[in-house]
Amino acid sequence: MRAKRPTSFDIAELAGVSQSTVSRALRHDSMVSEDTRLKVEQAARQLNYKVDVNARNLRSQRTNTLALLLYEDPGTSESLINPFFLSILGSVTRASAKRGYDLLISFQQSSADWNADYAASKRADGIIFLGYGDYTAYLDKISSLDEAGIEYITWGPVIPGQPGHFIGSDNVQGTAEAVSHLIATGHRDIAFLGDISENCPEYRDRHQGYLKALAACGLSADPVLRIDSQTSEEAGYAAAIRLLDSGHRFDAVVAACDLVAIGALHALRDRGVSVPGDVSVVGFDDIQAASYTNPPLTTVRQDTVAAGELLVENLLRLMNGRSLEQTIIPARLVLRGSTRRRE
Amino acid sequence: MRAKRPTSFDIAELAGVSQSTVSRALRHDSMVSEDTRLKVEQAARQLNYKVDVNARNLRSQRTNTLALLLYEDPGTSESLINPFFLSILGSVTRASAKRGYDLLISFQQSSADWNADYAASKRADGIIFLGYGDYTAYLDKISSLDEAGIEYITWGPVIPGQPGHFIGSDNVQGTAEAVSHLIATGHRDIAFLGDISENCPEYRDRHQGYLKALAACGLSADPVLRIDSQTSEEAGYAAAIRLLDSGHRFDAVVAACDLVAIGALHALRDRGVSVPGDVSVVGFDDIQAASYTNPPLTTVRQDTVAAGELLVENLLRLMNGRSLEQTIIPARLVLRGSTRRRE
DNA sequence: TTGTACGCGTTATCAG
DNA sequence: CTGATAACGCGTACAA
Repeated sequence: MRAKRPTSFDIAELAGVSQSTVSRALRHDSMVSEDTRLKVEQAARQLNYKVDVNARNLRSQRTNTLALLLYEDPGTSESLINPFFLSILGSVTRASAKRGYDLLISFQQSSADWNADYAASKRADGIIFLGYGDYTAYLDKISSLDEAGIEYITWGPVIPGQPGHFIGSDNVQGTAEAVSHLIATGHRDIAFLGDISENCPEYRDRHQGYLKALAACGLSADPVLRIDSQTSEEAGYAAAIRLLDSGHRFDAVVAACDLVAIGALHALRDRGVSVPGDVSVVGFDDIQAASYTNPPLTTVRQDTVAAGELLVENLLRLMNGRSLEQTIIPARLVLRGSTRRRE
Repeated sequence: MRAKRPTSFDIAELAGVSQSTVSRALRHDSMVSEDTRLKVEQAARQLNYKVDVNARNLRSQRTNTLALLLYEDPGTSESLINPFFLSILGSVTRASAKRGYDLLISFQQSSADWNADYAASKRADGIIFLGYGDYTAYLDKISSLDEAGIEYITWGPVIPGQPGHFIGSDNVQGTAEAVSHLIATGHRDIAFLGDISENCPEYRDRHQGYLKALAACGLSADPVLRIDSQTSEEAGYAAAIRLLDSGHRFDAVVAACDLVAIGALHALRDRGVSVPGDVSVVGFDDIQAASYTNPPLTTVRQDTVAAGELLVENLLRLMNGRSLEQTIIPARLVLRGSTRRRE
């Protein structure tokens, strides 16, 4: 037998004013005398009143809520989420809370999900896509959002002329920096592990950075040193094994992301190849585990705190009708034990 | 200039039926002829209609949403979240999506937050607390929830006679198993690193498991081998240093959680103590990084997938008015390289 | 500055 | 099985 939730009418009665006055007083912005405001607040406290957000949202046509949609690669194992995304998720949560927005989250298996049309069903005022999964599905999604006048922003590759608003790390520069460093420290046969198809534009950018750094030093990329790999430790392991089995010489491995790099690390060890003795290994992301591998992984760090802040900040800017500049977050090479100078 | 969102009236007109019929047809549960249902669905698709959840929630007085509140230790650094919690978070997200519930998340700095009264303001039908922060604040919180008739469930120590509904790992058994193993493999002077005050009942339980296992073998715990530590790598590092500086002999370290264990691992290495050569180290949680430390960390694994499933499952059970049995998830010792037999 | 009256888009109730 | 009608609780013109 629980008490009925108090409504604004209840507190209006208690405070001896009209319901509309209660509403105004509580929102703290409209014209209402200091005196009645205090009376209302007192009554509200007394009855432990909380506005019903559903009624408020229905009336005001906004929700004060952002949705964070995580699209996972189809290749990802069901149970595990790329820790890099979890890290951004944490940062986005903090950033939106700081600005007074609630955050709704959902992990979507790449296929479009009718249920989860967060904005269309007015669950959220804006959407943050963490990765966009299949590109064509993404295009569908955003065109329907555009029609509905819903704001959204996507974490991913920042490519000129892309539809939608993107924020992402400077994948080209990051990997280029890593590869330049490898070249400067005497490496010549540098392999690249990762999927560079249209499905993974970020990895494709990283590969471009790799090519660019090689070209800048007058080196050319040997295509046999480029091995496909999905985004998981197991896939990275398998890719490194394939590289080893190909029999081609290499003195460094650049992975599209840390999970792949860690898998490669294990494969090399299992095959008796010393890291960094025989081969240097570089990752991308700087997930927590990267500091703990043996040897610790040299990698390109993505700034997840900045990522969360910028995603939320810029989404709100869009929601306020303002325009967005291209935003690219610099990525920074972090040197650890998995790389060393070659003679 | 964006088109107006279609309402159920619009689709009623298009389908040539009444608005109430539309509502019924779309909800798929009430009595409505196959024939009109198809007409309605067709019209809905054509206009790209989505129900307005705010209107729906206001009318039906339920939100189909769960809230996940993460209370962080005050000691936690601002930017970093314990990866173990992120792991549960991922699992809860999946579990609630599977059951058709949206998930609202929020990280709260221990202090009570007026704004974030998720259930009271009808943002969510039920609440999952991930850790409960300060215990007295927790008691306040739940008593107000009880009054309001809102269901909630808490991840934490499962202690008989506790107010509220808890789900958690078997902390006593888990650590006891680890310590028994240490004893069976020849360890005698086993240190415990962690805060066992009222603030951390889970760590306190783990410490109980430690004492229990020692007692079962007729050993007594030397209080000088119990060192306080907050929940972070840095704190674990500092705690291990203090232990070393105390000059007391020890051949194993049991940490209250993996972060602390990893910190201890680093401290020992920095001081030239070999792990597992001189000292064995055991953690608790099995976060991803634990597999990658050097040496890999022996630890007690908490099953985060089961945790997420059980939290959601049992919360829904409560929401359906059913009762709950105590639920404790077994924790399992995972042997890795940071422990070894002593002669 | 305050009160009145109405509508936001559904779901629930009650007839037919 | 279907249609009319009344809420759900709040925000906001408009009038006082």
